[in-house]
Amino acid sequence: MGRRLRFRGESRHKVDTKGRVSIPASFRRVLEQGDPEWTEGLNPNFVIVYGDHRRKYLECYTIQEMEAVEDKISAMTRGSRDRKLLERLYSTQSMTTSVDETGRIVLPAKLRAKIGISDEAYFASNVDTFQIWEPATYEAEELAQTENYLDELPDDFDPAQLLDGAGL
Amino acid sequence: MGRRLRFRGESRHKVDTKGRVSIPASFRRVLEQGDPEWTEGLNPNFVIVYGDHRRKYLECYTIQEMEAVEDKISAMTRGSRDRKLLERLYSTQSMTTSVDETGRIVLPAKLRAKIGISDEAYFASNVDTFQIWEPATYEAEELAQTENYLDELPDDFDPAQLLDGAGL
DNA sequence: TTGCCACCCATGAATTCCCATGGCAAACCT
DNA sequence: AGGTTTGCCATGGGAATTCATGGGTGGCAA
Repeated sequence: MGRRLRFRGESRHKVDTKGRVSIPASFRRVLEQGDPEWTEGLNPNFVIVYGDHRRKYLECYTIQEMEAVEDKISAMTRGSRDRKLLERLYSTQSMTTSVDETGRIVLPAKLRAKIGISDEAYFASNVDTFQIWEPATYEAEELAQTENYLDELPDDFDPAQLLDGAGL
Repeated sequence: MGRRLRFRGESRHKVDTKGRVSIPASFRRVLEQGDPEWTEGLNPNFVIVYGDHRRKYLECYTIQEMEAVEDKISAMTRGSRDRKLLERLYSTQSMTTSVDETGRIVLPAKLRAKIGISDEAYFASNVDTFQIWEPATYEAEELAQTENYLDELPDDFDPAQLLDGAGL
């Protein structure tokens, strides 16, 4: 199998009155590659995992990536507590959608309400998935998290060290 | 697999009104070798990691090098603190770009503003990545840093010793 | 019967592509 | 050695394409 394309970057897009948002063009390329059904000229499908009520963002998986997750769940003992939890989070509380001709998707009113999006959506890549946030929530939540964490680390600590397992 | 090319050297280049800058020709050769998609006649792609607000320069990775980083992140536990931090720093706060026919890239206005570049960019090799700085910032920041560390070391200390693990 | 959603058409702005020029340096000739 | 040719390199400007976004219409389902 070939190399896997990865999501990279961040950007903000307008959400119109009908709930439509443009998917960043570079993300579309990854969604295309990650959809086994996709061929030149078609519009890619992908999966939005919205999860339980406490999750404040939408996590988006390529078909391929989602199937990998599903395979893991499939391999777990049917009926186990853990499996049930994951089934709900990743299967029940998710939906398949497809990018339209002009590169947009429709965020159903329900999802918009859930993550509190009004007129703009913030897209953040996460290596093999990407997330959709209400911009203000992202700033508050995610940035603060990072700041706190970085503040705990020594001044001269370069996060690159984490890549090679240099924990605290 | 063959030897891996390395970035070497430094140089300054004009940034034009559209934000275009020439990549030093010798760096291009390395970017080409580091892009699995590249073949003679094509233009290489690469990744710019700009990181959080406190980072004053852009760090540029070959595709190969970047994928190695992403593989490491991908292998970490999804949702862990360390992983989230790295995802933000390396994935969210990064972008893929490609060298054009004439050896240039476009630095988006946002990135130029971030590192305070106006009409010239300073390129500094870093073995397997290279950095882009506003020249003045580089002088001030980076030089001072190195000086400080060197000053801490004994007068007769030759940094070459560090190569063989002679830490402090 | 009122939203909600799938499809169609439209457009300004941003980005990429294409063509053009001056400089510098190594190779070449005489 | 001196001048000349040749080729890559850095830089500029405008055209062409893609991208993000807006609006209308009709079906459909609660």
